[in-house]
Amino acid sequence: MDVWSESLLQWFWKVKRDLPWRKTKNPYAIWISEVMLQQTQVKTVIPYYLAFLERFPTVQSLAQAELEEVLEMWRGLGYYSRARHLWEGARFILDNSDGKFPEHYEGLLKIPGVGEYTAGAIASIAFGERVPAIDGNVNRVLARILAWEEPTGRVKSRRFFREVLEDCQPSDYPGDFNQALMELGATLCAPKIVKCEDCPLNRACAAHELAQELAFPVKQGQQRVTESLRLTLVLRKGDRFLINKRPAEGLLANLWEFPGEEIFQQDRKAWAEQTWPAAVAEFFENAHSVVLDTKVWYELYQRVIWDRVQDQNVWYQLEQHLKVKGPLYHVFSHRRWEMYWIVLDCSEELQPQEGMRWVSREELEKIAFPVAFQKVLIQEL
DNA sequence: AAGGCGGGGCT
DNA sequence: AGCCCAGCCTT
Repeated sequence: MDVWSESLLQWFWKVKRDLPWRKTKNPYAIWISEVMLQQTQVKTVIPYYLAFLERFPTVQSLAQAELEEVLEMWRGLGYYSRARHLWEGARFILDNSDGKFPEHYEGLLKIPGVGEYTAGAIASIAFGERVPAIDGNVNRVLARILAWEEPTGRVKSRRFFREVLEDCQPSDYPGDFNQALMELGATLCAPKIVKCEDCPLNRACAAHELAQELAFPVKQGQQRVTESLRLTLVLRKGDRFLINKRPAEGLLANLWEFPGEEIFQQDRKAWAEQTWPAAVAEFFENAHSVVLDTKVWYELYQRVIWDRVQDQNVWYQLEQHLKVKGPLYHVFSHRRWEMYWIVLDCSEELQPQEGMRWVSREELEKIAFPVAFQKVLIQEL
């Protein structure tokens, strides 16, 4: 339970819509409403819910009805297996527990047609059990709050979302908490329209921070291609180039590169404010002012090359004629580099720096030097 | 992991 | 007219 859960609950209690199934704690009625609400909008469900409960007010009455009659009440709602499951479920409850409604998540899960979501909704709303109820709304809200880069249907996403909710679901109002998340997804955090200014979680929301609310949740097969700037230093000393060994993990792990840094477009500004001096940060508002700024390249040089012997020489070269090459684009499966580079002529040998070496063009052909950097090399030969 | 299930809303 | 939405069950 954290401060956000509290804000969320307060918001929910203030704005929640007055819906028929919110007037009851009867697990049977909640069950009917939850099943009807699967893939079906609130507005459509209301008249069906009222008529259904009128005709079948109890588990017993539903279990004893003919399937034909249940289907008739369902006519027009769609997904008719839901109606059949409901009827089978009622019979299941009568057969297995003598008409007593299961009171816990695990028991509810055994009812035909009741999956993780519906079991969680009934358990938390009707019985106050502290279990999540993750439907499409909740998935969308969480994907945005976390700026989650994978489709919500993945096993990994589902496991992680459950962990997150385990941490913040309050034990005193678990049902209202679940409903609050769903209400948020239905009213303020809709698929195509967001009203972040009214959202109680806006300051905790990573997608909002990035101004990328609608980019989440990512869809299957629409794996995010992360756009980034790749700034590269081509240091030459005669016929030799300075190369650097990349980290053992991540993109192009353990391969060689021309030294430089990757700047993610998505969070360019936030990154700049944290990483670079404030005076430079303003230039990150626009990618092209970044790559054309002498100070940016000088900062980059100082960050990447530890040896300070040539600072003056480098600054002189940059100030006299900053010649930025590029853009040159390179596409990986999940990332796209917009590459810019500068060439610096080094008069003096740099102190050997861990992971870096001077190599000739012939040597470059024999080592693991990724295509992206070969493209740069070719332009310089 | 992917497909089928039915309507309604949005473009 | 055609795409998107999305729990549960089945394969």
